Order: sequence, then C-alpha cells, then structure tokens
Amino acid sequence: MDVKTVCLAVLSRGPASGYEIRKQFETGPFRHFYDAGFGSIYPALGQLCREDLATVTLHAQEKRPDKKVYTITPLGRGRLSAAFSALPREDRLRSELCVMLFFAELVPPENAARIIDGRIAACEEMVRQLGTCAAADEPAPPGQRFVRGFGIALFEASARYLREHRDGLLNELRDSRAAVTRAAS
Amino acid sequence: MDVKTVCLAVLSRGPASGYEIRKQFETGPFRHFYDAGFGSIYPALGQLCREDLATVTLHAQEKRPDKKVYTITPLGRGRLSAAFSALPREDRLRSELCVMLFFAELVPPENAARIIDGRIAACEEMVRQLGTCAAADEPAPPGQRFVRGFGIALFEASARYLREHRDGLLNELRDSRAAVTRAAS
DNA sequence: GGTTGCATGTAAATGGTTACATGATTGT
DNA sequence: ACAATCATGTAACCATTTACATGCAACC
Repeated sequence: MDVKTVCLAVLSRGPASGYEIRKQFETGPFRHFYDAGFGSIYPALGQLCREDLATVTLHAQEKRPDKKVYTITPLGRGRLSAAFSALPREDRLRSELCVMLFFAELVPPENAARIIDGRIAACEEMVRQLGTCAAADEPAPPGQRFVRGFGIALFEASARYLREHRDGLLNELRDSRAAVTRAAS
Repeated sequence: MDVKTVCLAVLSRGPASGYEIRKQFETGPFRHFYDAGFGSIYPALGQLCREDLATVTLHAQEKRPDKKVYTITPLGRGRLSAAFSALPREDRLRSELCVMLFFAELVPPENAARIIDGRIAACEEMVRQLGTCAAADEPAPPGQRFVRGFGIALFEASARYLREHRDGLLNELRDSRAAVTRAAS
C-alpha cells in the first residue's frame, strides 16, 4: 500500500489539499501507523491526477498562499475498492530502540536509562494526543475510533512494559558489566 | 540505523555468514522489530569489508555450498560504539491493517472479520514463536531478553484489543451500512 | 528580528525490495 | 518428482527521505 493509495483513501472522506493530508499524517489520527512527507505526497497527488483518479481545483485565498484542493473521481473510488479488497500485508516495523536495547551491552551505560525514559515519555505523550484527538472528532467513523483505541492500547502497553522492566534491565546490565570487569582484572 | 549497522551489531556477538544473519531477521529474535532481505544483507556485508569494518573467511563445507563467514574488526567495533551512542530515532511503523480498518467502510463487509481474525492468529503465533525462542536461547544477554519480553507484551496486547473490540466494530459497521442503505431508498 | 505556520513543489540521494541466476542435498 | 533448505550474489526497479527553493503573514 503506497502513499498514492493512502492519499486516495483520505480523499474518499472529502476533498483536501496536500498540506492538509500531510497534517493528518503528522499530528492527526494517522500519526501512529503511517507517515509520509511532502516529498512523497505532492508527487503522489500529481500522479493521481494524471491517472484520472483525482482532480484538482485551485482555491485562491486572501493572506494565504493559494491552495490546490484534490477531489477523488469515480475511477479513483473504483481503484480504492480494488486496493481495499486485498488482504493487508504484515505490519512493517523498524525499531531502532529495540535494536539498541537488544544489543544493550553496546550502549553507553548512562544512555540506557535515558533512552528508556525518553521512550516512556513519548508513549505517554502519544496516548495523550490520541486521547485529545478522540475528544475533538467525536463522532468519528467506527473504523477510525477502533484504530485510535488500538493505538492507545498499544502505547499504554509499551509504556507499562518499559516502566515495569526498566530497573531490572539496568541492574542486569550493571551486574554483567561488573562481572566482565572482574574477569579482566 | 541502516542494514550495515545492524549487521555489524550482529557480528559483534560472533562471526556469521549472510545467510545466518538473514535467518535471525526472518525467524529469530529480531523478527518483530527489524527485517532485511538477502538483497540488502549481501551488499551490506560487502561494503563492511571494503570499509575494513569486517573481514571475510571462506569456509568450505562438504555437501553444502561454501560459506563466507564475516568477522567484525576493531575498526568495526569503534564504528558500532559511535552508532550506539546516538539516541534512537522514533520507531517507524507502516501498518496496512490500520489503514484498512481506519477506512473500514471501504473494506468489503465479509473481509473485515477475516482481516481481524487473521491478525489475531498472527499475533498469537508470534507470541508463541517468541516464547519458544526464549526457551531455546536461555541464558540470553539481558537486552535480548528484555526486547523479547517487550515483543511478547505488545503482541499479547494487540491480540487482546482485537479480540475485545472485534464484534463491536463489526456491529457498528453493519449498522452504519444499514443506515446508508435506508437513506438511499 | 526571528520563528512558526501556511502553502507548493523539485531534484538528488538513499535505501530497500523483487526478480533473476545458479546449484547441490535432503526430505515427502 | 517436487519442494524446501542451504548458500551466494547482481541488477533493475521502486519508494521514500532529505535538501533545496520560494514567499507572505502572524506572533513573540
């Protein structure tokens, strides 16, 4: 599922500009499971138009730059249906945090705690953000609420695990480092 | 953190061939937070050698193709330390499941249940796999056990959320579809 | 006077996936 | 016989990120 398809899906909920779509990826309800920058959104929207899956109209604004508002076409809706009839592929996660903690013995000791604490804070912030966007867009479509709740559940579980196992890991790391030092002397 | 750095980190635990590294990504304890195919691992290992971060030795085997075993160099260890002194960037997740459920009204009704049930099964299978690999490689380094436990906690939380909210979503989707049908007639 | 927000885009570089290409052995 | 496992690699393609480029308005 590429950026083009996801943009098309966003447009199926109503016309939008590239800038607005980007905002949804950055701070809106998409934040935790999909991201894309301007550099991929603008070209994607251009392509959608060239393939007649969307149309553009220029909205002149006062005291603001002009806006290009994209609208999905019937052909675009057809393309969307096709894409949403396939089974989703497995989630792809790339977690530097996990790589670093997996090889925790390579991380400078004073950093391990910082890294974990930073992540706990980030998860809590994420839960908060997803909660406020819940308050803002009620009543949202069922799927949207489901996915938001899913995100909250996962970030809460992350924060909980990290909080509960943080000290255990740090102690084990300290101990094994002490053992190595003893062996070397 | 690119494939090169992660390969180097794997090599810091002991010499390995490209094939063996790939196995760890595919089925081993890495499975849930990092993936890379042969097409990125082999070139990465080549580059590591060219930059003197690793060395290769050819191990002839009987009844098996020859193996190229890579070993990290002191220079490689230095490079690794540097990479692991930085803060990890945010996890990057791309979830087609979430995209599809977010726009659940675009998913053919009979598919929504299949998609969710499939994911529940996949999460449970993942928990099982992480559990067995726990039994196999005890005692593993502390970081490795921490990250494995983290994975188990998250996949369990995923499965739980999906199980608990599955029927609610499907009912809401059915109801809102019925409302649309009534409005159209 | 500097930063943030609104608004659009292009080009180069990076990084990764997929498909191709080969070949012996082991298990069903 | 056929598929899977072991084992390596290249090349083409694809997608995405990053950096560059522009400019006005509002706020601090």
